[in-house]
Amino acid sequence: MKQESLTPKGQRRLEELLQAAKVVFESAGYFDTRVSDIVSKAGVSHGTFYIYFDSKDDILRTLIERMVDEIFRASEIPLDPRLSGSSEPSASPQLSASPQLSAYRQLEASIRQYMVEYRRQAPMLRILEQAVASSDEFLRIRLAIRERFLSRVQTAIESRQDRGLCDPALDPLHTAHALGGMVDYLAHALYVQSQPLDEDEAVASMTRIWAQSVGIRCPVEH
Amino acid sequence: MKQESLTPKGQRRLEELLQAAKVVFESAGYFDTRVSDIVSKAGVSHGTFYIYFDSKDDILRTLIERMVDEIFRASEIPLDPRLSGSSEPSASPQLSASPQLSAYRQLEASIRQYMVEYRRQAPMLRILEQAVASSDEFLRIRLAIRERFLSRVQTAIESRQDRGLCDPALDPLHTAHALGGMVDYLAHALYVQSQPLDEDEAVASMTRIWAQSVGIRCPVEH
Amino acid sequence: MKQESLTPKGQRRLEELLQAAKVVFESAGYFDTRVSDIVSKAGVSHGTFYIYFDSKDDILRTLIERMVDEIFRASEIPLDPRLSGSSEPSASPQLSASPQLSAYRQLEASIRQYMVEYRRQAPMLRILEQAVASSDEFLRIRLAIRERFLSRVQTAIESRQDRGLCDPALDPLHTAHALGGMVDYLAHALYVQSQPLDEDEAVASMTRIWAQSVGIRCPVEH
Amino acid sequence: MKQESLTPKGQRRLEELLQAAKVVFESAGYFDTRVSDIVSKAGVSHGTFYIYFDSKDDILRTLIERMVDEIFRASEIPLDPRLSGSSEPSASPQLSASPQLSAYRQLEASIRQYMVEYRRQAPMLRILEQAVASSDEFLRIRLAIRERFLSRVQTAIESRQDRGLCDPALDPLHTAHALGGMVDYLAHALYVQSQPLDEDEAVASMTRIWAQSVGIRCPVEH
DNA sequence: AATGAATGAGCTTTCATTCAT
DNA sequence: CATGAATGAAAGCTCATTCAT
Repeated sequence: MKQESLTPKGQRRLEELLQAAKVVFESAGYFDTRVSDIVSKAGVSHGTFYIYFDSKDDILRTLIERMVDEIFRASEIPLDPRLSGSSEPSASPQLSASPQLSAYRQLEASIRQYMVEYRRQAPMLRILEQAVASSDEFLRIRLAIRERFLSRVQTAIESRQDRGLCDPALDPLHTAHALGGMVDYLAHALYVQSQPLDEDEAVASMTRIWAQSVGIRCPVEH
Repeated sequence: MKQESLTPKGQRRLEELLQAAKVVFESAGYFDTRVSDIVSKAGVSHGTFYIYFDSKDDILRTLIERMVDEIFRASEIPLDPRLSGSSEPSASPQLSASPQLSAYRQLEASIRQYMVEYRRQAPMLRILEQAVASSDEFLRIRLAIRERFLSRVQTAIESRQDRGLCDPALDPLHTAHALGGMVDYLAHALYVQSQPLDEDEAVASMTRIWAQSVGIRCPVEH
Repeated sequence: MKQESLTPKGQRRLEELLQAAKVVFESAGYFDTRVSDIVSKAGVSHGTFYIYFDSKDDILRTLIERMVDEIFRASEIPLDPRLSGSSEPSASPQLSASPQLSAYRQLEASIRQYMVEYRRQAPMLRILEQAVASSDEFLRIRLAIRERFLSRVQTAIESRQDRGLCDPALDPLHTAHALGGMVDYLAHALYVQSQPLDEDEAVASMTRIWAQSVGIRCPVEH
Repeated sequence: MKQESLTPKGQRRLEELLQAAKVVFESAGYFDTRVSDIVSKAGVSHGTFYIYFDSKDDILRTLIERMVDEIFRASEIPLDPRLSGSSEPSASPQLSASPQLSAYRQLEASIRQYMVEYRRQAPMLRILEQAVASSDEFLRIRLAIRERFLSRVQTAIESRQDRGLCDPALDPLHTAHALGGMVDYLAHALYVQSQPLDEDEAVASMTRIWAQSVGIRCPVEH
């Protein structure tokens, strides 16, 4: 984005351009999106585009930054307290009776949340991936997104090790990359590559794998 | 490739072009590789290029097909269990005495093999990924590579279930994608994205996760 | 300039714009000066610029007209013969006793004055020259400046011929262009092209050449 | 120019483009010349232009280099031996009778030669001047042309001083710039600015001025 | 008197592919 | 088999100027 100080009219134009760009990028893909597609969609002239953005990559960067904000804002919303057994020490009698189960459900909810958010942002994530292939700038953005997710996973594993809940021989860094990568890979397979898999089954399988790896007891199947 | 019937001289030319293209693609990347770079590297004219290949994508497709052949030829070499353990360099009496341990080592060897092969082919896999971003044709190639790997994983899981060695409640399809994806993701992180991870640690972590998920007993740490 | 009748506030704005334009033109050159540079320097909007000036060339024309006024105002200040000699700092009895020497010193003073004024205006003269290359309007301005100088030289030569002080065979028009051009060329070389020459030496050499051509006796060197 | 090795066909194309560019530049001027004007004049496509040249400036540079070669090749052709009294010591009785006259005629011939060559190259010199205004690269070319001429003048003056033929108090550097500049200025005035002056008169006036400055005796007027 | 968003014509340059030789 | 000159569509970007507010 070129300018910070914009009149309300300018603000509107900027949003119109971003909206038009999002639609065009998502339907045409990164490489086949032309500035002229964006401006004709937004109903403005070429020159207008360059008042607000420096280039095609610049408007995409702005869109992606907004997406990243959304992703992380979403991940900061606390999960349903009844499933979150760590910070809220046993609110109800049922839950305190099986803390292990609670941890499992919480893990499942986290994985599902990642999948749901990925699904929601899939169109732009697909564009980001295309852009990565042609510009290091976007590669850095993608790595930053993953890093933020993976370091959280790593911290969680270390915390379990500290509390004696899982094998201290586990390498937190590589395990985090393995488990986090697994989730990222499947989300990508489902929502970007549209592979014929089922979200619920995928979440269930991944939760089971993840739980066993970090010593969370699986609930008994009936 | 345009022609199958080539004179020996033609064969040589074709190989020269493929070799030149490989070098140029790997150093410049898919998008910044120009036909003129390839032909000048090969020391031939533009026209000659089009005698042997239909297009820039055609020569890349040929290179990738060769790489795919190599990958699968490598994976078809049966693993010698006695050689596949890295930390246990020789066949020991215990090995045959504990088939569970042997399964663990064999799993580890398979994962390592995947990593090693990925590492070997990383430069072209990076190009393939870039090409995927701009052409569905290459997307199909990449999916086919993964599919072949994942279906093997799925079959292995089903086989263990049949033999009663692992939980029959496990969904083989999604578990295969999760575990296979995990390996693919980490291989990509290490060798294409050059992330600061350690191959041995990565293999160890993934093997442990994978083993626990499919009911292979882990060797006891001393 | 668009308007003659301006409020005091308008007068100030106009001067601010002219000042900003001068700074921008002189530092960026004619071709790389953008209207947006001028207005942002002056702290006004694009629209305001066009209240005061018709175009980018219009504001430059105004600046150059002011410069031309300055140049000719400076050249109209009569030279005080007693002050015009650089190496002879004071009025001496001989001076009045030898009118030939006086003529030489006066000529020298005139040439020096031209050089000094050129030096003072060099930044804008450089811009004028750039503008000449792209617009006949500015060519006419430059020719007019030279013409005014050269016709004065021509008149001086004719006057000397009338008084029998120099060769009547001399063609006043072409001699004026030759001598005047010589001065103009050297001033340009020194102050626009920044060639490594010395102002005093240049003035001395030109004065000698000019004097000999129009029959002014050179002072004897000791 | 991009390539050195060209087929005869390529050579022809290159010449066609240069010829077309010369015509277009000379009629439209530097700033209003578009690559598309050049290619349509040459009857080739845009792409063809960029096979032979990198840019508009590149083809102009080539044209100017050729002009510079021509100018200096022309100045190396010895003047008519009958007028050249220095290297050919008095070939004919008439000339040996008045060596001073011979020097005057030789000087006149040199000045005329400069004027004639300038006249011949005036259209391109005009373009060069326009290009100078917008690019330092061309400024350097123009300064180099002048430098080559002026240093020759300086050497000639020093030679006369050594032979005791002119005032040793004369500063050769500044005198050379003054006299050479005078010639350059008038040539420019006549042939680039098309001022209403007469070549013969100009040459006569400049020769007289120059001769007097460096101690060459003027022939008596009849 | 001032604003600043909007215009839009127009230019340069790239490069995969073709085809006459 | 080989050459390499030629193509030409297509896209990004600039900036002086206008005009509704």
